[in-house]
Amino acid sequence: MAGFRIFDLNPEQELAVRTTEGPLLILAGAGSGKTRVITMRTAFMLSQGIAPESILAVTFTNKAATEMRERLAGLVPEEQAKKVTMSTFHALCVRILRQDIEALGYKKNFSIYDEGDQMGLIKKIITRISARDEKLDPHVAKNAISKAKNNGWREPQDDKTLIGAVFARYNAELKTLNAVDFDDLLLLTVKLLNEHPTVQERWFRRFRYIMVDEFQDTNRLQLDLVSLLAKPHPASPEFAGARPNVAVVGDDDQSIYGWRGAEVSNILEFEAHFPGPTVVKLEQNYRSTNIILGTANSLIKNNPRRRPKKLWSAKDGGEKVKIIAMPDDRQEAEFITEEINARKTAEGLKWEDFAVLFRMNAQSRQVEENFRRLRVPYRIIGGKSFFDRREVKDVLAYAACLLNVDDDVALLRIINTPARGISDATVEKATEFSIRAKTSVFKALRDEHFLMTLRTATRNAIEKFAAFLDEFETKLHEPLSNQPAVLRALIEESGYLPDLQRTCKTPEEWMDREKSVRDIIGSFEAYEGRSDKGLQGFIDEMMLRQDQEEDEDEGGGVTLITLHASKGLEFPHVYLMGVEEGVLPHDRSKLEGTVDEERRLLYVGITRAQKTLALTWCRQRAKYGSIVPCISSSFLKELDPELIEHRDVGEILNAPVTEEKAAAKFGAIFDLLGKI
DNA sequence: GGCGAATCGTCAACC
DNA sequence: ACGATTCGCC
Repeated sequence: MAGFRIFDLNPEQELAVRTTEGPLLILAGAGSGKTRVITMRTAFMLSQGIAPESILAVTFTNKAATEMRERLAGLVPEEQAKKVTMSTFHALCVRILRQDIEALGYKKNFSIYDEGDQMGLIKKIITRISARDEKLDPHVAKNAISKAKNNGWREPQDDKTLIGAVFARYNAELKTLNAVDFDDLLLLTVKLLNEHPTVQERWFRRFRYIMVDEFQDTNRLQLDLVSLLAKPHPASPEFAGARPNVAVVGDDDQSIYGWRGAEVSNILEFEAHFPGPTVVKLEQNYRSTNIILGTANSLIKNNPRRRPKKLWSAKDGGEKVKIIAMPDDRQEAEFITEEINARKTAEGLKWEDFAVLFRMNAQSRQVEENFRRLRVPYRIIGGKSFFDRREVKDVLAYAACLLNVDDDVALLRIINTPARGISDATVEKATEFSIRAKTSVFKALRDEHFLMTLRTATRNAIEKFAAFLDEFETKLHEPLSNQPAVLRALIEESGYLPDLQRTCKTPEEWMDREKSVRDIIGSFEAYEGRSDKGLQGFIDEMMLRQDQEEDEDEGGGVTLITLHASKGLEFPHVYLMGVEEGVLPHDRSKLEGTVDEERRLLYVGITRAQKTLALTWCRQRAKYGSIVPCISSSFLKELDPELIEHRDVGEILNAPVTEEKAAAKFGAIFDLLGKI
């Protein structure tokens, strides 16, 4: 590795790369080459002889982690790149907990509950314990629980209130089920490292060099976790006085996760947590034209409480930013998709050069439909579409049952899917019994006392089902078992597929759903090829990957993405839709007093664009099925008018067809013909 | 105990 | 406008 050289870095970037020891704070403006600095720094550390196993890079999204891993693979031998740990906070926690959670009284095969599972459990608890006239919105309860956990509380403040009682009960039941929710992943890891010095010391020794990306988005627990991993245990003489090797990268202007508990103070007061850091400011933007950057700057300067910075770009010229008024959301989607289709040909671009950004996932639907109609390839990032599908959840629930029979949520999902003679009434009885006996539903199904209360037919059905699960559980855990084959056989023999087919209304729907069942087993096979963590590891990855799962066309296509998920990415040509009062800033942000964060969100969107940027808004929009009038976002008034060009599509549609437009249309047709 | 039809509530963002 | 839930009927 002696041959590694640092190339093409500006002096600030180089300082960041070369500072490997002690705390390091990198204030990286949008597009300032942050990912490049992180990967280069990692490569540099390796060239200095630092062991790859001792390097940990934490990001927020799987996407960012993957990109970083790929970029590093381009700089150093694959052997080394593979040994560096690059993961999201949550994935890191799963890894730590899978190894050491027994110290907290859980079993290692704990299940991870996503928001859907969480909601199901909360709803059940609310109906179970609330008095008949008391009403508690499960959403409210869920948010309160999440907030409490993120603040590091473990016990309810008082369980006299209904919400406190629900919280206490929820936590108790999760533990009985040997399950943890997303917030627990962080909370329990922090608890584990805090309360068990030997465990802490092992992980501290393991990761001697830590990097955290998007540090402005860390919450209190995440900061605690970083501190616990980076700082030696006070009772450890060996490392007494050692400075933590912690490098954090972030930009307060891109802090957009306040709603998730992110505390900008973590980055603004970094010095308080890690004294005496080297501070590096990256202010040269390599991504966008000065027009786009100027537009972004004119917006963000309206925010109070920022770290002063002066972002600049060497890229002059380029097109003005377009603000386009649309009659309604339907035509907005049509306009964007057709213009992308036309520009691809007219300007000789690739589909991957374009991205459509939006505030809410729901906005993507009409765009998708139009792209499908035009046969334009696209990929949706985020949006839980794949993972949210009934059949995917069902298959994963079957798998989860094999791994943890006490996982009630998974068990109840599939206990009578397909119908196998275990009715809702029976399930209800089993659940009641399990609560009284403080055990899981599966154990209740195996309990003699419980079975005696049932009719023979029901009892037989239960015994058959339990034996069925046992059989596959045994097969799964046999040494050298082919786990994907076991999963396939489980689904096959459960009779799930014919039942799924029966519930499909059209042959297309059946083909589609059957394909996603095949896809998920296929991804497990692929996973087995690259990992040795088996079904457990695969399920973990699926649970933590609400994002992506790209559709088969690996070529990519136009990117459809939420503003939140777009952070860290860049595209030559960006369309940002729905820039209306009520959408961006979102209505709720006004009630909550978080309009500044919405402004940062728009700032993030604008700074994704390299060459051209169009912002669209609609005069009316369909909401909940009915049409409501809209006005343009107040943020648009803050943008520097010198850099903006206004258009109104109402006028364009009525205007005669220009030669250029006709040419573009022809171009699109030729393009289509060329494909056939 | 299972199934289809009406009705209800939802659309803020992520791991 | 859509998907989940509930209700009523077989």
